[in-house]
Amino acid sequence: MARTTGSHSQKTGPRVTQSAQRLFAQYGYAAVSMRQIAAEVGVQVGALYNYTPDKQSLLFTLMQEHMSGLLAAWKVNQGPEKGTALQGLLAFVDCHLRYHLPRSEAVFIAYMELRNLTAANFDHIEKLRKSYEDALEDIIKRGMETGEFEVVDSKIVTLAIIGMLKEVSTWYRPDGRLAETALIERYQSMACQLVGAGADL
Amino acid sequence: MARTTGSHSQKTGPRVTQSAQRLFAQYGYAAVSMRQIAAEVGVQVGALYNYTPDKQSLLFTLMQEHMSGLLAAWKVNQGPEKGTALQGLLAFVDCHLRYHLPRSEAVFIAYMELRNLTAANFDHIEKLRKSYEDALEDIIKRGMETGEFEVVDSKIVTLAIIGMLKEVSTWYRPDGRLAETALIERYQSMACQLVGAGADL
DNA sequence: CTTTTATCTGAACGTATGTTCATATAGCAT
DNA sequence: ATGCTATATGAACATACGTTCAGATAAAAG
Repeated sequence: MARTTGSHSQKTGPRVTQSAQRLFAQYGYAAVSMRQIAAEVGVQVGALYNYTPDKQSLLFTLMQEHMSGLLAAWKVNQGPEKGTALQGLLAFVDCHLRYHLPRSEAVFIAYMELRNLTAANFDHIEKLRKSYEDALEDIIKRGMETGEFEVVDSKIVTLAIIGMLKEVSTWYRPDGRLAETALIERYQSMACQLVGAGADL
Repeated sequence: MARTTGSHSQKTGPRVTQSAQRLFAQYGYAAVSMRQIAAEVGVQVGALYNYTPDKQSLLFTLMQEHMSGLLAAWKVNQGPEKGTALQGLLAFVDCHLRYHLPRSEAVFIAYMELRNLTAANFDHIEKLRKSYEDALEDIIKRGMETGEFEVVDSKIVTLAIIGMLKEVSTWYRPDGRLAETALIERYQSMACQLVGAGADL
């Protein structure tokens, strides 16, 4: 038998991506076999190679699309005019959490599977990550110049905020104690504290 | 041939552990084979099983010893009397960074390889991690009671501080821009800001 | 209905995996 | 010197891996 009823590329393609994402997030890239992915899609192993040249590309595509989407979300959020540094900081925290919280699997993969990328693929992803963190540091430097923020070391504060935000993805559940909006407000408030901006919300 | 000149259990045992730690940290548990470990030790693969019942135990032992050491370091640091909540917070940050910074490999493994533990081993490690984070939350709650700290949600602030501290291990290098002591002071300062304790150092 | 094309199967490829074990030997105790 | 034991080898086990491909078949195109 071949091509079971109702199976098309348009259906199978996304299923391959989704299954790979779910399994990579749960067990880790190296621990997941192409046969496991095929089984979850409901197809034989060979069929996967109609949708990806190899296993590595499956991982790279997931990470690449996650990071591109993050940067795109930030650019849209930013718009043409930037406003004050404080507004920028609040927007960054808001944007970061709104993008990350509904994407726990992709987030997990993006932070855990970097070392399973080939050298070339790693470089690509690393550039995207760097430019994202630079966006935050730029905001903080701007706030230092305008006097809005009271910060000794922009690099350290940037990393501290990034770390604080990344941690959220390790425990957040949509049905948890805090609603998304309330959670965002608390992290905006803590970010302000870290840059010495008194502004309560 | 067997037992090459000068090779003893006392030498090989630690080498197995160290090689496993290095390789797990660099490539990930699932991506490292017993033969790779053996090659790094300078021994055939069968010999490893004189020192570990299986691969899983190698991982579990590394993680278990790392976490136990961390908790032990904190208990020693604490001593009999606790002092103020602010002192406790400063001590926690200091202790955390002093323990983590020289152990980048073990830290990496402890945070990345949780899902490669068997269910029973995972539960054990998870309890240790939980009790460590609880130690910080206890300090914060105490500071809220004494009025030293101004905090809305002790859980969130605890996680934010933990996240901020964990992030350090992802970029710190002993020969970096900041000396360990200077770095610790900055993170102590930021922790104070997050709990609303004005106290500059 | 017939042809074409996209899609899937099933089997195979060579290689790698974790673990076991009979065998050999180096160094210690006597 | 001799025997004992801890420690290592080297080969083997069954199983799993990523990838390829000839052949089969369902749906689309004519």
